[in-house]
Amino acid sequence: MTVRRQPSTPLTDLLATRFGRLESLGENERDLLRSIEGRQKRTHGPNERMLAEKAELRAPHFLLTGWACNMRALADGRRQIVNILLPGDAIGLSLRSHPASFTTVMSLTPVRAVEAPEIAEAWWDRDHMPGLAAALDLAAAEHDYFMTCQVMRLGRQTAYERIAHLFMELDYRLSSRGLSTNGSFLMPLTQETLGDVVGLSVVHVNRTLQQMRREDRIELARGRLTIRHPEALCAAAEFSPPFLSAPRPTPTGRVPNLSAPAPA
Amino acid sequence: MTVRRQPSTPLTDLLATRFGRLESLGENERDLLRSIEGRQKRTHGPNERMLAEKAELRAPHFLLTGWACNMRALADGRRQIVNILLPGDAIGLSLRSHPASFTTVMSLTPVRAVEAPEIAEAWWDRDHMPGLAAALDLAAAEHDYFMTCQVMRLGRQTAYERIAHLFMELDYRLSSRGLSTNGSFLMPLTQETLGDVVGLSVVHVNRTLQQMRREDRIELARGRLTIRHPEALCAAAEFSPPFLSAPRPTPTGRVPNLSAPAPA
DNA sequence: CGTTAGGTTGAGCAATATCAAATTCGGTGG
DNA sequence: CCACCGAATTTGATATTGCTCAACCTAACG
Repeated sequence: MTVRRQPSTPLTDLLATRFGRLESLGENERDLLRSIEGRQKRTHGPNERMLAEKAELRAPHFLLTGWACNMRALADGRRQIVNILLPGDAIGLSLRSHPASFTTVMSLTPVRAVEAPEIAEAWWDRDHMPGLAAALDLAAAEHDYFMTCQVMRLGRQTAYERIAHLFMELDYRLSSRGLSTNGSFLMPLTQETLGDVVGLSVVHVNRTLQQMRREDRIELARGRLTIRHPEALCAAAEFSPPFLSAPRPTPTGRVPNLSAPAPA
Repeated sequence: MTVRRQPSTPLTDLLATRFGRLESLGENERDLLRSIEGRQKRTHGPNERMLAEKAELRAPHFLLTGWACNMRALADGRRQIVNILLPGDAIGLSLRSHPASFTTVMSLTPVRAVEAPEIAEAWWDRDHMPGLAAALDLAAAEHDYFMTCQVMRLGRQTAYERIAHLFMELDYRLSSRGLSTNGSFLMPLTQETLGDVVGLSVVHVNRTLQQMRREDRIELARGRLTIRHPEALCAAAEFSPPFLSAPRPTPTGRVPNLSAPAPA
């Protein structure tokens, strides 16, 4: 067996790179993250149902490694992936006050996750956990933003634009977690799965990818995607990153600094 | 001029019918709603931009009468309506901690709205406003649910299914506000606008509507939609209402009762 | 009554789906 | 190292859905 390991980025690293320097976190917040991280992991094989639609989720989870998704199926087998879950994403966090999931959560690759009930608590208890709460706000805003992108893609964009836009989104999201460098990252989705994300048939996904390759926009092989010409793809898809501004002061007046990316 | 008035449902009525009996609201919460209601209204003509993309929204608003939408446009003029805002819906509430709007908010009919900064406050201050906070949770959950529906529609459903599903959604949402009775309600959207919601061309929307009329599934004329055969449309579109369960206890332990619809 | 926005119709076309059959690739066991 | 297997990708041919364009119609409204 080769030495290729899953980049086992620990939770704190993941969140740190994602939300900027975590220096602004209080000692109690760091402790909380460390204790979550030390916890028993939950593992799943690929294409395994992690949570059924309408099922209750006891507590939110964090995805540590692997990709998963929220999806929904129609009776005749058509499926739509609503959004993709990447390492560092929370599962079922939006269900703040609403325990039943609106979608099926499904792993797309082997997956490791941890249960983190305290995270939901922290979101409520802004006063005790201002840094974490702000980070969660930011994550929720980003999620919102990409949901509207998903709607735009599916409703009004062509096959080429949809895929280009999705690739830019993935690059953006993975970059902020240290999982993409120079527009190159591990992209474990099959073309079939890709089709279920962007609402296209496998065959058409395949042909569109080939066009992108012919035009030298991307390189995609062996589960690795390299974006050769991000400007072109951005322009074609009219992609722009979410303009996430600094978090507002919390009611307590504290303004945690989480939005700036860590200086290199 | 005929006597047909806009049903000028006051805010409290609207929220009451929407979230169930508001009896469980505290006196301070009712006072708050009343004071919001007494406030200066903001009016817009149809097809007016109420809030630009990336613009900052000072405070959330409530839509009192008329329809509006969140939308996004591409450079070449294609537009996608992300979701429809109905009377009783909040505008920019999801921007809890994030002031910049991800979409353009646009009126679709003449519109009346009120600014309600205290609503955002109430959502933070769960302890002082448990009933309102729970209602907002519920509204947010419903919004999430219908966003996933929108993605499903656009990604994997046929024209007929998309429109059927949308009509059932509208009926559901309007019913809970007392604005639809027996599957009949004022539906002020033009076919063009409808197309921008479900990602279809005007022409195709037109033909699909005609098919629905031929099959006697709907009646649609003069801005009024009547669903003649809800079971058929539900089945065709695989529509099901959001399974909104009772709100979880807040951290304070109080469990406001807002989820049950008011007994008739 | 004229104007205009919205709705309707027909004809042709483009994008994407479907079906069916290769072909390649990453393992895996011999 | 080789042969083989199943999953994923690729290809070609054809079908379908929904789009575009252009004209025409209708109703509401001043």
